[in-house]
Amino acid sequence: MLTIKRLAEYVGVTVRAVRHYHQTGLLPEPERDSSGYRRYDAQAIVDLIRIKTMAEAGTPLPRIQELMTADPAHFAEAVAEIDAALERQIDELRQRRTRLADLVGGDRLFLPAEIADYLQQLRELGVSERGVRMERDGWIMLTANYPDTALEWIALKREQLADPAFREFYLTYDRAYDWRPDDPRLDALADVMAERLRQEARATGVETARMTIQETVSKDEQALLATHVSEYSPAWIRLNELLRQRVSA
Amino acid sequence: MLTIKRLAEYVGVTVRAVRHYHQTGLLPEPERDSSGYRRYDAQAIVDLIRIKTMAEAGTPLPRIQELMTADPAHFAEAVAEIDAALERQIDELRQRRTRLADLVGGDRLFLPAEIADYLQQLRELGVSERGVRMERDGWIMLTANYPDTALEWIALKREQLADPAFREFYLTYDRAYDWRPDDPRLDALADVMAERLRQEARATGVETARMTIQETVSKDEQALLATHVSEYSPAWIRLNELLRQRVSA
DNA sequence: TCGAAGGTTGACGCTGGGTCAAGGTCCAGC
DNA sequence: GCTGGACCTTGACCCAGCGTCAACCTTCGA
Repeated sequence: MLTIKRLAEYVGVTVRAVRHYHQTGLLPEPERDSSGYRRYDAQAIVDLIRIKTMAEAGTPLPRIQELMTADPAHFAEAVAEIDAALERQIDELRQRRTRLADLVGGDRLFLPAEIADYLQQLRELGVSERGVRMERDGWIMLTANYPDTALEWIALKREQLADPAFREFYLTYDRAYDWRPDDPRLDALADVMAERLRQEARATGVETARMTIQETVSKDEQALLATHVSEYSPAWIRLNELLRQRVSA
Repeated sequence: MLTIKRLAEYVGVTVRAVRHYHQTGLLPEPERDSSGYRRYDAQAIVDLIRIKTMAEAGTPLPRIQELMTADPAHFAEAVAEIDAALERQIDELRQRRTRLADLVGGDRLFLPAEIADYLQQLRELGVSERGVRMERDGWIMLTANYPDTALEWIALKREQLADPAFREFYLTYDRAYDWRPDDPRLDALADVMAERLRQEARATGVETARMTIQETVSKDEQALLATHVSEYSPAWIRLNELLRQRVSA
C-alpha cells in the first residue's frame, strides 16, 4: 500500500494533482488508514497512469472521466482520436516554427510573398529604411482592406521597378525627403513626376484593366497617403505643391 | 484605418484577445475616433502578428512584452530559444504518442518491459484473466516499492516459467481457484507445492544470490499476498491450510 | 427610420492545478 | 521518552489567457 506521495512520485505527477483528481471524482478516493491517511493499491497506480497519459496528450479531464469507464472498443476509438489530435498538434508546432523564423528579419509574416519581395527589392535598390517602412505600412493597410486589389497592384509596381529610369526616379524621390524645401532640385523632380503622371494617364486611358485598378484604389490610396501625410517632410510637402501646379496647368 | 474586429480578423485572433493585450499593456491602446471606437494603423497589425506568433509558440505574455522593445540581437536570441522550446515540445508530443499507443492493450505503460513480457507469457499459457490481474497488481506494488528487487525477481520467475513442469503446476494452481474447497485434487496439489517449496529451499541454500533476493522480498511478499487475501477463493484458502500442514510437518 | 451589426466598459467564469496556512502523524535518533 | 523533520490532512486563495455574458452606444445599408 502506498501513501499519496509515493503514488504521485511513482507515477510522475504532483500530490496536488492527485488530490485534484479526487476532488473532481476522476480518481476514486481510496480507503483511509486509522490516522486518516489515504492508502493506495495497484489499481490506483494503473488508473493514475492512464489519467496522466491522456491528460498529457491534451485530453480534458471530464473527457478522461468518461473514458475511464468506457468499454475497450470505445476506449480504443477515443485513443485513436486523441492520437490524431496529437499528430495535428505536431504539425501545427512545425508550422509555428517556420512562422517564428520569419519573425526575425523580414516582412513575410505581415505581407504576401510578392509584396515582401517588392519591399526587399526596394531595400536592395538603396531606398531608405524610412521609405521602405512607409511603403510597407501602406501595403499592409491595403492588403488588410483589399487583399485582391493589393496583389493586382503590386504586379504593376514590380513591372515599373524593372525600368531603370523608374528606379532612378524612385531613388531620387526617396532622397528628396531630406532636402530643404527651397532646394532647386525639387523643381526638376516635379517636372519628372508630372511627365510620368501624364504618361501614366495616357496608358491607363488605353488599358482598361489598369484603369479599373486605378479607380478602385484611388480613393483608398488617398486615404492611405493621408495617413502618412503627417510623416511628410517639408521637402515633400513643397514637392506636392509644385506637382499640383504642373498637373492643374 | 481598421476597427478592432477587422484587425482581429486580419491577424487571426479574437477581439477579446486584442482587448486583453490592451489591458495588460502588451499592445498599446490606439487613438479613438469621435465615437470612442479604437482605430488601428499598420504598426498595430505588425505588432499584433508578432505577439500572436510568439504567443502561439508558447511564450508567456509578459515575456513577449519584454521582447517587443528588445533590440534585434536580443530579439533574435530569444526567438532562437523559443524555437528550441518548440522543438522540445514536438519531441515530447512524439513520445506521448508512443506512450498513448500503450494505453490500449498492454501493461507496458504500468510495468517494466520484462514484467509485461512475463504477464504476456502467462496469458499465452492460458492463465485466467483474474490470475494475470492478481499477478500484475502484485508486480506493480513490488515495482513501486522496490524497483531493483522486482527486476531481479522477475528474472527468476521467467526462468521458472521455462520449465514445462512448472508451467503445468502454475496452470493447475490457477484453475484450482474455482474448485470446491473439498475437492480431493487439492490434496494432490498441496503435495506438489510442498515438494516444490522444499526443493526451492535447498536451492536457495546453495545459491546465495537467490537467497538474498528471497530474504529481501519475503517480508514484502507477505504483505503483497496479504493485500489480496481478500480475493482468495475458498479453494485457495483451503489449499493454504493443507500446505501449512505439510510444511510444518 | 429602423434593425442588424459592430463598438464600449465591466464583471464573472473556466482549466488544471500552485501555493500558502494551520494543524495532526509517523518514524529515526538521541 | 522525546524531539525534529518529513509526511499527511482540509481549506482557502491565486494564476494565465482569455470566453462569455450584460447593458448600453454608434454606424450603416435598405
